[in-house]
Amino acid sequence: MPELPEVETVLRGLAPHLEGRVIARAEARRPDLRRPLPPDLVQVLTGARVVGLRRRSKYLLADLDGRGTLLLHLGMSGRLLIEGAATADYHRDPAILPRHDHVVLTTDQGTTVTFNDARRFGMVDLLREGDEPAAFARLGPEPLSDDFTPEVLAAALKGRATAIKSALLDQRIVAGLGNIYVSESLHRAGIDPRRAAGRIGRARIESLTAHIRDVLNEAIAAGGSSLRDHRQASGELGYFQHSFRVYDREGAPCPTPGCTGGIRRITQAGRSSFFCAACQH
DNA sequence: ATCCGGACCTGGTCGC
DNA sequence: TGCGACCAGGTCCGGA
Repeated sequence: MPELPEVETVLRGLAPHLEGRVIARAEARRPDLRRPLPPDLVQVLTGARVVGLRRRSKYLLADLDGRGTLLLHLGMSGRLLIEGAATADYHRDPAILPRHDHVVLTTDQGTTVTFNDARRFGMVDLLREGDEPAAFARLGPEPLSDDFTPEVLAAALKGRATAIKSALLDQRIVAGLGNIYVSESLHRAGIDPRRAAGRIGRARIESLTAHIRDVLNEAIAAGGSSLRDHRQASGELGYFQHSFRVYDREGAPCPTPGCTGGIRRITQAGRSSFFCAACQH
């Protein structure tokens, strides 16, 4: 998925096209993704004005004037494609198959926003005015907010026997991290992904908290990471993948200055972890 | 409560 | 060229 930086990048690309605009036309091309689409999706969206876009964790929310909120999650392969007057000559990536265009919105300015998701792990839902999804109640703090402090992280990890890698993927502990940025953060903090979450000293928790924030901010500044098929909403490529220190770099030398180790890949809880056994412990 | 494995999907790559 | 195995940025559920 698109992890937090990619969702934030999509949000920023989308905002100029959607905020303040009226959805003139809405189309749902299939009845479900991972879950059924709301049966009244098209009816509610048609004619609705988007008053603002927000992000919570990896969710995108579009607040509709008097009609609740459109909730989007990109899952693993979801994308939002923008086409309009300003990108009339935009050439579609041939890897993006039109058969996976599931929801298509057209604004009163003629811009088309398409939710495309090959694997259909994404979701599209509607929230009533003032409501929020049940899942939000279980989310941990936003890692870029003031709520995310070493004290909060230490309390969330306390007593947990699970590996720190798995703990950081748990959205109840901190919201928005995924497989890439967990590996990157742990490498920067010098923490072995296999270490028990509850057995990390206070100084290292502080370091980890800071590195999580830093790596996310750097990734957002770079427009996110483009792996295989993910694109920014604008169709441009984010370029943070060039700054990966360990993710998807099995066999490469460790980039830590002075470290002679190499990057290894292991599987934890069914997901790949990348790390350097020489400088992460 | 916590943890792990599997399920949900399609598509790309790699080895034979 | 074809085919099977395995991999992929996430989340949810059931069972141990």
